[in-house]
Amino acid sequence: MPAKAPSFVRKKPAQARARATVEAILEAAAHILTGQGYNALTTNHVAERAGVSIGSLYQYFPNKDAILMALASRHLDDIERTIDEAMARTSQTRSFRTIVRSMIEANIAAHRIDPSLHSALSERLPHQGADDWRRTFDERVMAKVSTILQAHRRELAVRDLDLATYIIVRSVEACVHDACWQRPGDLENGALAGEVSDLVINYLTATRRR
Amino acid sequence: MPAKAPSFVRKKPAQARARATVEAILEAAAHILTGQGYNALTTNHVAERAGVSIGSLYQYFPNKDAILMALASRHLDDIERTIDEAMARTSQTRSFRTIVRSMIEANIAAHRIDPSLHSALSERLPHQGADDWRRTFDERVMAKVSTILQAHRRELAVRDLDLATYIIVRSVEACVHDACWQRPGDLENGALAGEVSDLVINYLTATRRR
Amino acid sequence: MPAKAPSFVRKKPAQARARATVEAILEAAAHILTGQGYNALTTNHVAERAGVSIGSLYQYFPNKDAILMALASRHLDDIERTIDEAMARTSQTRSFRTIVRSMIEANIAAHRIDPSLHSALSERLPHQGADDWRRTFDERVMAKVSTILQAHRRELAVRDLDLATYIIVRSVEACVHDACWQRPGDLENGALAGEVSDLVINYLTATRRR
Amino acid sequence: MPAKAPSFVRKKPAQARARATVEAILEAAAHILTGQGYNALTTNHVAERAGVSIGSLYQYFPNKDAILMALASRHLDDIERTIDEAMARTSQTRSFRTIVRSMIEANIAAHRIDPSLHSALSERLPHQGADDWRRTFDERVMAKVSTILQAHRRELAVRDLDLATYIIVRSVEACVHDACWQRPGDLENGALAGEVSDLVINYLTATRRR
DNA sequence: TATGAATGAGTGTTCATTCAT
DNA sequence: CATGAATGAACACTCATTCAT
Repeated sequence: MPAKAPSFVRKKPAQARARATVEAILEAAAHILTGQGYNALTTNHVAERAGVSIGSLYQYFPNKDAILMALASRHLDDIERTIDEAMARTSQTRSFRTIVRSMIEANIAAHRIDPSLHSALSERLPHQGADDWRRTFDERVMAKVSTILQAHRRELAVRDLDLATYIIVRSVEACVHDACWQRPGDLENGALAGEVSDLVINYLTATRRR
Repeated sequence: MPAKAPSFVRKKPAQARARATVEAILEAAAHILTGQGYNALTTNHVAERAGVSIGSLYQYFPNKDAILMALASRHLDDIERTIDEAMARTSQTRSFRTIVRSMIEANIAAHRIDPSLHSALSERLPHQGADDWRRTFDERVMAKVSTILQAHRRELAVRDLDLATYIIVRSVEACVHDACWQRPGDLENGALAGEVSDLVINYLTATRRR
Repeated sequence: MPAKAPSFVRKKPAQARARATVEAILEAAAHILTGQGYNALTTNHVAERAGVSIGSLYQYFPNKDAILMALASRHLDDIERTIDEAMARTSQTRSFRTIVRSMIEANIAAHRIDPSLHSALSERLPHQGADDWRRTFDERVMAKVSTILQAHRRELAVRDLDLATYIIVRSVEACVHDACWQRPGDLENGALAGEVSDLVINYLTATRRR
Repeated sequence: MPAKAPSFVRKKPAQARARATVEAILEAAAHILTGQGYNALTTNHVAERAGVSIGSLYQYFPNKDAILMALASRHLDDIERTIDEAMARTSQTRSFRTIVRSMIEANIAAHRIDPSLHSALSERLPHQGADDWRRTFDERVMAKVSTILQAHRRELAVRDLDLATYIIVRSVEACVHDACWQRPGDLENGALAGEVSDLVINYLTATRRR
């Protein structure tokens, strides 16, 4: 550490080192998870790649699962920040169509953070343990979407706003997530975003003939 | 189209007793997979629950994976049969709206066969090995849907039919699959089917304003 | 079985069939042992290759080891017969040198019967079980050699005839056996037989200078 | 020439405790191998007898075979050192007869290190895997012998020196090795060494009559 | 606090052998 | 007698976790 390091960012040295260790462990776990898959994610392997002894790993994480949780938590925070930023940029005065489009772009941007990690986590996390983890996240996303729909209530042709929210969140997420692997071209060139926008807009605004 | 003869069975059960053993093993595997998850699906555990020795298990399945494969194969066959039957009932003379609705009902019926097993298999299978198993199934489903859309081409307002097929298949599947757990009520009372129908119909037929 | 089969070679049909089964099992065992090695020699594998059910195999052999024993017994009988024949051809009137040479040729002929089987058996058999199997065979061979040396006692320059017998039997056997794999050329063209003859003759007849 | 750094060790024991563990494992393996034979040499059995957990065993040896390899490597090093020492003691100025005798004594000394282990290893090692292990050792031994014979070329009556080397190495080894079990008395009192010396000397130096 | 040696329950799998049909 | 389904002890090996140093 250079002598002139600004003293005001320095925490207690022990804390700084601890943070670095935790960081290294999470980084190693992410690398292994995306590169070699869940089966290769052993605690010893993670510790080795993090350049840390297995003992140290257990000083910071009570068990293997906790590493996965921390990784997921961090990743979800990244995603949420990305979504918030993307939506903040267009939420104020624009048309409903523009807002929907920006929601979808936000979702795509979120998937671009680390698609491999996202996939790997998606497969392992939601369905293990009781604290249902994914539900919490989904609820937060739906709350955001719901707020927007509420604000544009008069333009919409749906009866059950809650159910509609559920349907568009699920559909957008499914299309974008899957397209990362099955249709990366359409995702990149905007074709998918356009179609999914139509899907959502038409669903929400087209008059029902029944 | 039924799946080809399963090459992953070590030895074709000739006697009735043997067939019962295979059946018991698959049943036990399904039970453990849905009840306790993949981590509890050990060969010894399966054998024990099937009331069969571990040796017998390996007489009929070359390895643990083969059990999962056989389970999946059987389940997919069930699903495909269910879909075909559901769609056969309404495919001839009806309106496009009716056909779409019946597609969705078929999907829901397919998910009703054994939702837990479906979920468990979905999480484990697609992503292991090159023979990409789920892709094959998806392609078959998309081919069916595509055929139907082609037949009603003139009623549709979409440009890229292929991409549109992809989007509605993914969206319908995601909503129905997820609703099994998150919105069983709406799934049961038809609300979800109605909304998803609107989603698909409006997407495919509403004129684009841009 | 054709109607005109000569009735005098026919044993009780059951016995003939049993013999054929035993034969098939031994043949299969030999084939697997030489082709794929001892680790591939499983009872199920043997039964399958013999075209016989595993149950039948156990009707004729009490356990796996017994198959190996029977195989070895048969092979040793073949070897002994080969040696006896080879030596009978030259034992009467010839010179000692000729007799020694014929002993060595007999040994080589014995190794030619089935060198792979011989090797495989050599590695597994001698050292398992108390009935020391190889010792018995060696003693028989040494007795034969001893008889010959006795008959030519006057031509020999050795003191301890018993020890000398031991030394030449071990040396000849070791050179011929090993040469099957390490020096097949010299074995085939007679070079090895010539040198080993010299080894034995010079040892037995050269005057000791000490 | 000592064997190269053993690549078959998973992890170089850094602490004293670790070195003791490796030692205990090898000692246990040797004990079981010589006492109960290869079939009893299971990894769990070795670990138990070494007073070490099975996990520890696998921390230092990647697989069962590696234990055997390490054992063999150590034993061969011992043997080679013994031979070199024994021959160094008499190689300079003595007569050919003395040198031959000392070669044989060296071989006997080598077999005295741990005859049981030597036997057990001899039976399992040569014939597994392509790196033909025993061949390498034999070649080194033959090279040593060949050098000596070359130095005394003028005293010898053999044509093909290479073949002669082969024959005496095989014969001496066979007699000494086998005598460990069949003739321990003659081995101990020097009778065998004397006879084998005569065998070799007479073969190499007696004039051929043909 | 960091290290890494040590642990051992548990995993997938094999194979000699038995026995009901 | 023949069959082959069934058995289960045993095997090589893994990996999350602990704890003496």
